[in-house]
Amino acid sequence: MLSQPVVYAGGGSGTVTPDLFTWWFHHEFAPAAATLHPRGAILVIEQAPFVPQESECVAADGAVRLVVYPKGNFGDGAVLDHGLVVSEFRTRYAMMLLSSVTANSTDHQHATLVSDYLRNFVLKDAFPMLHRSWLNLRSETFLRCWDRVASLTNEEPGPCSEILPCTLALSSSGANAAHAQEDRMMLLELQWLSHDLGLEVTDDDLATWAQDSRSEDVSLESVKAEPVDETSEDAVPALPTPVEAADHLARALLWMETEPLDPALLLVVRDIITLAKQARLIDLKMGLAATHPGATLPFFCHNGDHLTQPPPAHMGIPPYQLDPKGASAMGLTRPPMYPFSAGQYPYPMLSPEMSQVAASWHTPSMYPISTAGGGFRSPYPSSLPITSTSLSSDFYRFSPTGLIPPHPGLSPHSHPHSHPHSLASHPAIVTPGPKQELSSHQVDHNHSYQTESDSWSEPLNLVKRKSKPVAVVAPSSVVEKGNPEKETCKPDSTEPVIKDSNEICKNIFDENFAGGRSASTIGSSDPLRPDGLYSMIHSLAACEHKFLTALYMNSLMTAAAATPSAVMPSPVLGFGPVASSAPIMNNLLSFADTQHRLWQMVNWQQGRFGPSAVTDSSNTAEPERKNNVPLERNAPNIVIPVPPVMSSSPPSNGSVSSRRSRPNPKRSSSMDQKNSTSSTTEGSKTQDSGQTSNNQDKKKPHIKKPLNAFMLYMKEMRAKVVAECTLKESAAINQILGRRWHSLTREEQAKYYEKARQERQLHMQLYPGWSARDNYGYGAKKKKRKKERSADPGGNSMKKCRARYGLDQQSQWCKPCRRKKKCIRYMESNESMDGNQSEDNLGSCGSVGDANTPPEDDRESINHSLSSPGGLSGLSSLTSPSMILPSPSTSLASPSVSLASPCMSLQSPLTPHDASAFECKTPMNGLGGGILPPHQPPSASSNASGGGGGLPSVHHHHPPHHPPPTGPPLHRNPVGTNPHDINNPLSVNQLTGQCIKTETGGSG
DNA sequence: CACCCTTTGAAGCTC
DNA sequence: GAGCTTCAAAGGGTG
Repeated sequence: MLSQPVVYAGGGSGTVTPDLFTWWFHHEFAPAAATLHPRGAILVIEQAPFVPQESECVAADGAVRLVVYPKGNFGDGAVLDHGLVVSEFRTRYAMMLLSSVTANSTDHQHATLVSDYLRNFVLKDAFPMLHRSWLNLRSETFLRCWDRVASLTNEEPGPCSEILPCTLALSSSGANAAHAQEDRMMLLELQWLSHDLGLEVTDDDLATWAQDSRSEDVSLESVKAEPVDETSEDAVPALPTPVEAADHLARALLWMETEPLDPALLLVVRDIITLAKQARLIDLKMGLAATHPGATLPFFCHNGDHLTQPPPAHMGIPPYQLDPKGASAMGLTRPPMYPFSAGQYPYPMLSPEMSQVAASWHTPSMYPISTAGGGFRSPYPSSLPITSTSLSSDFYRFSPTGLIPPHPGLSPHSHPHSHPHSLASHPAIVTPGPKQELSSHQVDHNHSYQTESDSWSEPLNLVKRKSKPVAVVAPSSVVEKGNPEKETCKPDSTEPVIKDSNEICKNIFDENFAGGRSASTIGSSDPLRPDGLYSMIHSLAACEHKFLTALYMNSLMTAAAATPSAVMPSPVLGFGPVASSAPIMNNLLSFADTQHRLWQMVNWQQGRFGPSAVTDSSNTAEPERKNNVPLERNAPNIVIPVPPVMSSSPPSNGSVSSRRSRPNPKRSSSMDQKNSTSSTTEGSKTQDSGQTSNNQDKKKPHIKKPLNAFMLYMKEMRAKVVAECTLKESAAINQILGRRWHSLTREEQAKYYEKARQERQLHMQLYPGWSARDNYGYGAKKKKRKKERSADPGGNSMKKCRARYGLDQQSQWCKPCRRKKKCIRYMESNESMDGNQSEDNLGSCGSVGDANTPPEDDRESINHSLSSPGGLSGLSSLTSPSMILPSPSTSLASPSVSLASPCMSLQSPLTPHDASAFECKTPMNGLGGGILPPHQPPSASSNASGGGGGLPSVHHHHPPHHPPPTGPPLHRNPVGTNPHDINNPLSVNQLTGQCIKTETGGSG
């Protein structure tokens, strides 16, 4: 034994030291030897540097001791040749190795299996195999070594190194018959194992395998280091630095842009490039080692989740958990909207660049924060969040910020002639980049209806008025105001060139605010067109973020300089504590004022020329508009010191209707006014039929909310689902999309959350004074909702899921509670209380059915809740005797029981017990096989409430399990769930079921 | 022809 | 701060 080399995982090598050997002898070997051999044991070892003196290794009162013999010589020139042991050890090891190959392979016919196996065979795999091989050595083999030494010493002195291995392998005559037979059988076994693996092993091969290679020949250098485990971190190939990554991706992007690839891919690459650049900034700013993998992470995630995408708003975890109270104590109190400027992001460890990014991700507000947030209630900051750092990417050649949502362009409904590179564009973010100049044509690409001669140039979020002709107004038309001929812009012929944003701004404000030329000559190809100036504004906004920034910055300065006295903050306006910051507030107010006037300018234009300026005379908000419009009309350079947001904080007076009846001046003076003056003539859902003022109010074109992540996802995927499922009913499509949405990975969803964030940001930039509240009342759901709420008295004392299970057991919550919506159990319990139900039934399926009055919104939620733990608990309650054998009092609820029971046996198709059910919605049969209770008409709840908490009478007359095939006459069933459709192969459920089948089959 | 349905998310409002 | 409501898209269905 020469040495005992040790290969350390971390590299390097070592040998046993005498101290270590001594320790091993006394603590490991001697106790074991004394136990196995009470009479005594001797460890014979060849002289080696690590072997201590024999006297140091004596244990058990001398019963166990060490015997060291000189290297290469034992006694009278004889050698304790352990060749037999080594040969058997090698043989057994080979057998074990081949057996392992056999066990790990399914095909024994190819010899390549062995090489393949050994290719991945590492030392750590060998250790247990070696250990077992050693344990399998026969005791006789050791004795035979001694015997052989004796025979060599007494009979055949001389080198035996060539004989002993062959003795084992070839059953030499030196061994007795029994030993020879055992040796031969062992070798045959090895031979057969080899044969099974396709290896034909001859006796010579066996001899080679078993031959002791003599440990003397094994040098320390020959010890092969353990192959690097590819799965270990040390084996990670050198990661590119952020700079390298950005460069490589930029090159890849160049190629991608020349290929007809999915624009979404371009967006992805751009995002990655941005991340790489941000990571580089972090490296530079924070001094992180760029070579470290973690250094490439652009974001700090305390939970170690290396996000490559901004986390969704509801899934994201702030970089640092800020206790609101603690933050408040630190001076980080944040008003609801925009308490921090970009530089005040309360995560000081982030660089300014990343602060902006992180702020945009993690702040509760939907839009980047600004210093103006202190007293502003507008959802939009009065300062643009765009900075050179946030938008400096050179890779946003086709769109600003690379944050282009893929909607109209990405949509399959986009214009067929759309350039693929302009697909992923918001209509307002067409950007002339170094490689592409902005043209109206491109604008059209991104605004599909602009390509049509019968549509207006409008922001996306304005209701389309398809009947109107295009009025594409290029910025150049503004610049070239002096040329009347050029002011007439022709779509597709205008080649807008943004010469100088300041010039444009100057023109705008000089001529519209400073008493210059009439606004009708500004920016409108047709000054008489009501949409002219608005189109100009839109076109301006659509040009580029930087341009927009310049526009506003210029307006800010212009307004501040022109109207110093008018922008002084007024305590009355709610700027009390902030008003002391005179310079800042001056800028803010002047900026807000400028924005306000900008919109007023638009409104005035439209109010002046728009036909709806007359038609809107009946509008309830008209008096205020009348007060505003003439004011501006008569005083074009009037300065309105009230920022749009100032009027947006009226004292709360309760109902929505009251809010709407008292529209805030901002709204009336801005988009509402514009909207109200926009003519709507025909062919649109939003067409104003001129029936009532309320209808007019609802149907007015208005700035719509930016799409959230799910909406963007739906918009992108709807066509695909429609194509796959041959479905057109949006309700069913949305169900599918909703399930698909949940099946998306976090990364996939994060993509849409990021798009939504960008959408909101863009929306904010386009409509600085807009508030989601402005649209309250445009829809018609409010009445119904309020009605439902009124039917659901709030005196319910039962605990909701949150209170019942707590935050740490949200899995027990019903789905509505998880979605922060109405707790169905709470509602059920309320109903149950009315019906003397026990609390045991709360949340049960039966109670769901018993209540029979879940809001329509929660019907599906009820189904989902059944699949949740809480729902399961509810299901378990179905087995309660009270449910199986309903009491007379509960007999009224028997329909629900009968409805719920089948779901126990048939398993609700909507209950995602399996993957297919996740999307598959099998049709409900006429026996109530679905767990859904009969769909309640909108008036169901009211009926119930009208009956003093009783159940809808319609259910009282239907025996369990046998609902009338035609369904309750009072029911107005949701699309696709109408019992009338049960036997209809084209019903929604049938189709969705088929769809899912196809889908599943396709994916599987 | 207005509204419903259906989904999730964001924002605003109410209490 | 919790809970609720509204709205955003979509297009067929419903009364």
